[in-house]
Amino acid sequence: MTSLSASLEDYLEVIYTLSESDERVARSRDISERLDVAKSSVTGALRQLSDRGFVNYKPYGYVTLTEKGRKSAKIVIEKHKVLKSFFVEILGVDEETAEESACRAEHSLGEEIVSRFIRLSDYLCNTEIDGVDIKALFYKSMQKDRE
Amino acid sequence: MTSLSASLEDYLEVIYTLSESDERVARSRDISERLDVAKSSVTGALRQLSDRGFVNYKPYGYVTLTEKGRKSAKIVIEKHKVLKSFFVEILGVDEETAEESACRAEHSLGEEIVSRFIRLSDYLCNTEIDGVDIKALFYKSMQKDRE
DNA sequence: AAAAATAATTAGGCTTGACTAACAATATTA
DNA sequence: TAATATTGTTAGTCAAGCCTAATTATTTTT
Repeated sequence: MTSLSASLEDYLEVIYTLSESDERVARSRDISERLDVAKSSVTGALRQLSDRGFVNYKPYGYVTLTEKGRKSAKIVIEKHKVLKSFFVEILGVDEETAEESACRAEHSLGEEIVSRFIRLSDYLCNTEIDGVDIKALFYKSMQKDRE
Repeated sequence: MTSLSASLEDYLEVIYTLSESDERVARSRDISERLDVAKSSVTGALRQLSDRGFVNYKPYGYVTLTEKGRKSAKIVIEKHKVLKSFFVEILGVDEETAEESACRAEHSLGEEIVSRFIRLSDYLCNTEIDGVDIKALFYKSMQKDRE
């Protein structure tokens, strides 16, 4: 059970998101659009994901995630969310940079590290010094440095 | 001036390290050994790095970094160091996981984010509550959760 | 239901980054 | 210095992921 490449994880992520959308189903066309990739590349990726049991896929049919696929997709999406919000909320990075960085880092950091980011984030938001949370204090100290 | 691939950054990193070592020079053999890659792969990578002005390289000669190469290598190595130490010191991850994660994340996080990791780390180590630094308090709170 | 439009697949290529095996250059040592 | 060992390069292959162009399915429209 070798792990997925960054590229295949991206496909899973998009398929999951599309499956949660109004249409409840992911079409090849939409995946191609979201990932800004040729439709033929999607076909190739779907075949791989299907061979490895992450998606249900028959040529010309709709694409759905298997239980295994859904599980993997959820993990990647969770990592993305956590990292992005850490970058924005704690590090004070702008949205766009945070988004791009999260997109890349989500494939290189394991679940353990990501879960510790959550804890740290929670800790910084919930621990107060003189009635102000640490996150805010750190944020201020960064602002100061800018001057 | 397109940016280097993760793989080429790894080569630069190793060349820099070898150049700083006793020998003061990076040989193809050593690079191959450090990266656990075939010697022929090293030749290919060196040609690319040379074409793009990162290393001085003539077949059968020693390899040295150009100013440009040294600069890039330093940045990657700094990122590695910062990330690893954040993972170990702040997040409390074990050495090995931290090392592996840093190796991968160093290629996906930009200088801005990395510099903010430094600041956060400094802040957590230097700000005290009742005479104990925040880092230590966070560390304790994590231990507690384990029980 | 036939024609036109849209969507998906196949076929064939390119690039990156690795590999092995064979060969060439350089170093070492007897 | 000649033989051997080591190191480096070339040549050719492979897999992953992407591409375009051509083809095949499916849907929509008339």
